[in-house]
Amino acid sequence: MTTTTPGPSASRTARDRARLELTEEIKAVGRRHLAEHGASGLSLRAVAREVGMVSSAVYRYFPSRDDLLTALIIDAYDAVGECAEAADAAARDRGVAVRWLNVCEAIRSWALVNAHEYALIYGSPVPGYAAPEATIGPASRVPLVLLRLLADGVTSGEVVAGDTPPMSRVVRSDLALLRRTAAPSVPDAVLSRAFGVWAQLLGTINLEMFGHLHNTIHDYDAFFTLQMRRASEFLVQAG
Amino acid sequence: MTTTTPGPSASRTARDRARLELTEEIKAVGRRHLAEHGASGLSLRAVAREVGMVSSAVYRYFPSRDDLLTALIIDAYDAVGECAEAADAAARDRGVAVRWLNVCEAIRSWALVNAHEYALIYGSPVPGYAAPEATIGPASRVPLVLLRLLADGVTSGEVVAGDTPPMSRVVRSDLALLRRTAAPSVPDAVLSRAFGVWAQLLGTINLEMFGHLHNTIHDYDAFFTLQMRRASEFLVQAG
DNA sequence: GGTTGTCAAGAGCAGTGCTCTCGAAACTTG
DNA sequence: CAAGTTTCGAGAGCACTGCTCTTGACAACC
Repeated sequence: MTTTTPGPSASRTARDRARLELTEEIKAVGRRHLAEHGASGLSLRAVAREVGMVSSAVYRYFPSRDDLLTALIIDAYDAVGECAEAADAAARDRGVAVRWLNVCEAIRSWALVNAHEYALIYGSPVPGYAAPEATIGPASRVPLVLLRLLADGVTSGEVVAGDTPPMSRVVRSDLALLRRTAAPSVPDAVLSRAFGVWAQLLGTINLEMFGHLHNTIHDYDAFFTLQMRRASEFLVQAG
Repeated sequence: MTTTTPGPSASRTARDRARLELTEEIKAVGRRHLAEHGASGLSLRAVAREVGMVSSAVYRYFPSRDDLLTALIIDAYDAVGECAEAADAAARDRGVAVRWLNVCEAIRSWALVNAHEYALIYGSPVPGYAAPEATIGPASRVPLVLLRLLADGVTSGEVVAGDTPPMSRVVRSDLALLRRTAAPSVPDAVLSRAFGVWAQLLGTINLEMFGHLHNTIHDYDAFFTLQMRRASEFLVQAG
């Protein structure tokens, strides 16, 4: 078999294939450990044990524990991003407010199922950890859904600009850059509201998931929907 | 000296005093280590080394590392709570919106200075950690500031109820309990908005502190003020 | 004075991230 | 095909962690 490989075309040698497979297996086991014991409970030695090799061998694939964690963080961003994109697409023919509400519910559902991965990307970062460049792409997927949605709403006339609050020159240029990059013709007032709604989404999920609503709110589902419905109405129409 | 102690009235013996002092010293060193290396970098052994005793001796004062962490968490809640109360008191003669804006700015400032402690209480909880009963009191101080402020605004007529959004029976009873406990005569519509504003405050600080605005927002101060100003206007007047 | 309770210290266990070396296997090149 | 090179897994080892148990000394009480 290996003697008749089609040459250096597809992932080259058997060794390269084995390397890719093992990298994936390590990541898979790591993801399971992460889901079960949390980020700080992710032990390279334990993962190695389960994969069936000695700990030092894992370092051939991930140069440090943090690098394994980074790979899992990227996967998590991609998972929640794909989730948000799917939720938006599923309601593409509805109004902007409904689409955003759908995205909110999808993100929360994902967070509830993958609690530790959510905490990993939207909770406090691990202590000495600085997010490498490779994460910013996947991390942008969810915000991009929101921006695309707003751009649609502006062209369709669904989103009302309303009064533009006074803002500093620097903030105005930040918003201008954002508009140029990802949200053509979305006015500053709407972009500013979008940040508020985005912060409120993450804040509400955090309140629930990190226990700050304990003994206060009991019907989490209804509470979240209530909050996000108000927020998405606020998003499309200035108060 | 110790022979003429006034008897078993004030903290009894010299040993008890030494115990209290050492407990405080351990906590102080722990707080410094926490601020410097983060929660997961809080090493009981390192703290012991710096206090000048062997690690096992520390266990006489805190039965486990998590117990030391709990003590620090309570202190952090108290610190930010006191900070919020002071900010509210400093603007007591201003309007409700200004008072809340003041509280928001104060909490953010505290978070920027005490980043790791903020992450400890408002970021993702440490993995296996379940907040013990003793934390719920101090944790309530900031929300109580918001609720008291709203109660003031309702009696003074500053806060407009607006339309009450439809909500489930359970959520209504949650809000009723909250009203009975800490915010007399604040209507459901206002309480519901308060959760939104509270979530938005924490969400905005989290976005900034956990790096999600990197390369997007550059003037963090102005951005935060912009967002919170809108939020506090929204709080007092229904959209 | 003798008893009792408290305390710091030390040794030790099981676990961690990470580094280094070594031999064997797989691949590349002459 | 054979020699040389790269890659890989295994093992030992270092410095560290949280935590437990035992030992000996000191202070507090009867």
